[in-house]
Amino acid sequence: MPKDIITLRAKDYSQWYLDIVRNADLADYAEVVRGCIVFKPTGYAIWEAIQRGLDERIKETGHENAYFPLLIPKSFLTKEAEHVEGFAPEVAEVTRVGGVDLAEPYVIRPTSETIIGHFYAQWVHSWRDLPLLINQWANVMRWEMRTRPFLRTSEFLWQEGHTVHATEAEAEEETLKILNDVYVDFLEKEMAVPVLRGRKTEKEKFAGALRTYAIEAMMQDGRALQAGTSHNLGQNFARAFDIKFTDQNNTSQVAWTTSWGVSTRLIGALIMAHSDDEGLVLPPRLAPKQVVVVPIYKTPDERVRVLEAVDKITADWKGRIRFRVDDRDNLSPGFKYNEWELKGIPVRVEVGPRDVEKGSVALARRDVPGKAGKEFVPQEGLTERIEALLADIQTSLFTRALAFRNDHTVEVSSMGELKEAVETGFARAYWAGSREDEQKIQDDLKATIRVIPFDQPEKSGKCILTGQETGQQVVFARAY
RNA sequence: CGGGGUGUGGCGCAGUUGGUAGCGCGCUACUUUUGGGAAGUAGAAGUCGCAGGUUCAAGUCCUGUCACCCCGACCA
Repeated sequence: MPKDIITLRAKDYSQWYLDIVRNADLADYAEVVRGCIVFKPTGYAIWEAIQRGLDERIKETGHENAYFPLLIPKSFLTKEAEHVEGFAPEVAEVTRVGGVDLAEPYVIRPTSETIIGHFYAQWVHSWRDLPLLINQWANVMRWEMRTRPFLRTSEFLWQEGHTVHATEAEAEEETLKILNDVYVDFLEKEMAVPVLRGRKTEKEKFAGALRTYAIEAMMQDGRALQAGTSHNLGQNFARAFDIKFTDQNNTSQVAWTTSWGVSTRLIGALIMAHSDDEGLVLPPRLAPKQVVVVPIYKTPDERVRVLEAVDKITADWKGRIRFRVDDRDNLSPGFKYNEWELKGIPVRVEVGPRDVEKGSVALARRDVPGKAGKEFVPQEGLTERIEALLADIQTSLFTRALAFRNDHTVEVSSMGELKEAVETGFARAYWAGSREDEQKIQDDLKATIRVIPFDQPEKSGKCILTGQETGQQVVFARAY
């Protein structure tokens, strides 16, 4: 009989999310530090898997990793007007050291455009120095008013790319390449999370950017989660920090910069996209452990025979399948089944005395919870069968998430329809409104324009608010 | 920043008109168990968030304070 330790999604989605985080042993509240969490080993292992997948792609697209200081002179932040306005409310400052006031306070980085800009100005002199393509893995701090584990914490971990280019076109190409070849590719292939890609409106763009592109994922409550952003900063930061270079004609030019990032929020996306009322569901490609083997025995003699069989079964898994044998003696098999379901291990293999006798195992897939996802299969060919099953789970998680998004996305042509649609999901609408109009809709419906999608309709239509004919569609949703 | 809530063994909670702290889970040992969250027996574990105050006596009443959590507006 299952203990009801996880609140049902349908009952209270937010509480369900918190229950998953806690019960899957991903994180603890830091408690003594407001809005911060402790990444427990299980949660951190997921972050490491995310880092691996992203780092690989970041390097494949020509970038190198570097590291800049955590503290930034406060004056740096004020050099770009929009930027300081955007971040000022949430930056923490270091004003004293050893009981003595500092001449100039430092801020704890909320993002690193400014301090990196400072150094880039020193590094970039010639067109031959460009493009400069650097990524940083770091922690940042934003003192947000409202926090939630992984989705929004005072301190979070992320990668932030910062690049410098000779032309606007190159900067734009970089911005889009990161969005498509790094972020979309990673989320859809590794995390099995389908995303919408597009441009942010003026209201929603990054403080100080020329243009912001973003990917948006749909969570199981129909709300949007901004999963990654890529900014074309134009020449705003280059001007503020004096990043200039001499071109082929010996003329001084202001450079073009970009920045882009994804954070530990992706762990939240992962949880909310796939998990169910039984617990966490991890996509096999990202799961720190893909298979758990549960040996079952009563007598010492059975124990020996079963563990021998387990050794034989898993002999050729090394290097092919990430697995763990759960041979803890003090827990019953039933307890282990539930615990591993809670923790989201994609596949479970059970080996008992009957299996040793019959040359079989029980094979259970996490994406079909409970006994429904379990079948008895021969030990022969098991490795290949599991590999195929892992691939199948990966695909079906993506397909399921995509189908969910499609089912919860509607094209709307009136404000009434929009209001209804954002209750349960995404709404596509023609839009020619102003920034103020957008704010008004946010005030009324709690929904924002998540993205102006890249894929736009052939025909034009009437703006949902103003009635004006426009070729532009946008996607509205409530967001995390 | 607005609204609400909570601080009591590791976790979740109870604690009546004030009388010196209890329950469930977990933990430790042993025994019997183990194919969908096992049971018995015996143990260990709490300056009741903090600081004042009232009182013979405070987890309980009063004042102050701190912290955290949840909901909302703002943000990766």
